[in-house]
Amino acid sequence: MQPSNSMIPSPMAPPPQYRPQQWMPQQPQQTQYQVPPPQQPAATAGYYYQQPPQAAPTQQPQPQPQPQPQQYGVSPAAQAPADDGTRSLWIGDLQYWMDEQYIYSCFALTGEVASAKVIRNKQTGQSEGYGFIEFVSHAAAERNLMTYNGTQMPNSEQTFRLNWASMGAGEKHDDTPEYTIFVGDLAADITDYMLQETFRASYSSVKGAKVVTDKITGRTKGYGFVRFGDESEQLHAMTEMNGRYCSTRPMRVGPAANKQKVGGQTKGCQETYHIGAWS
DNA sequence: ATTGAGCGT
Repeated sequence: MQPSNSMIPSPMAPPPQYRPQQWMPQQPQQTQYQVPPPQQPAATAGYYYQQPPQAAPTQQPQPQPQPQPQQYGVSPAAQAPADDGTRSLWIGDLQYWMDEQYIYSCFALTGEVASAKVIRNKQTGQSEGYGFIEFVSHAAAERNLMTYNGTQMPNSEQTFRLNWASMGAGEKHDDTPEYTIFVGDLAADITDYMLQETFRASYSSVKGAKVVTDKITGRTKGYGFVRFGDESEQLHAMTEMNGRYCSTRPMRVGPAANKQKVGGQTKGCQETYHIGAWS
């Protein structure tokens, strides 16, 4: 569903430097931007990959039969984000013009990115708004996560939203209940990670946090959610953290009008109003 | 200003 009959100018037009059609193949087969292997065998760790040519013409990267990197599923019990062996980061809040090469170029300066991939709709070929970045090592991935998360994306007004890739199976076991709180009055610079760490400093059962952003502009809406594994910590946080500062502003903390995951627990489901009317 | 919805071949 799209507001097709409106003549709104695109709020964030792709900058002229990045015109996806220039290098995007017509057929959405090749979805992964694979790094060409370095000329000389990597003698030591920390070698540099060559940055792809700036204005790659209509030439598309040729897939090379490379040995698949070994990645095994993480333990289901391990909910910790930094499980060793994981070299992939999840990246969200992508705009449609942000393709593999763009994402790759964002991290190429570190010389530690191995590949970048944007998830696309199989039929339409359009970006689903997220992707994956594989790095040369877990440490490299962690370094880039810490360095870039929340910072400005090149040629964009928005900031990087990065997280550990969950690697498909394993992490979707929902027999562990979650207790979520609402956090409002967030400053504009607060990322998921900052919000999470702000609460984790006092509550060890914090599972994660998410700052809600506008899908179109990528800008924060000034509120978010923090998930707890322990109900008493959730309750404590609601009173103790209310008014506490995160970054430059005091937070407003309250109960989340949540759609809880199916788990047999209390279903406090309320009517969900479609937020489509910003008048 | 204020109650989302993100994990692939």
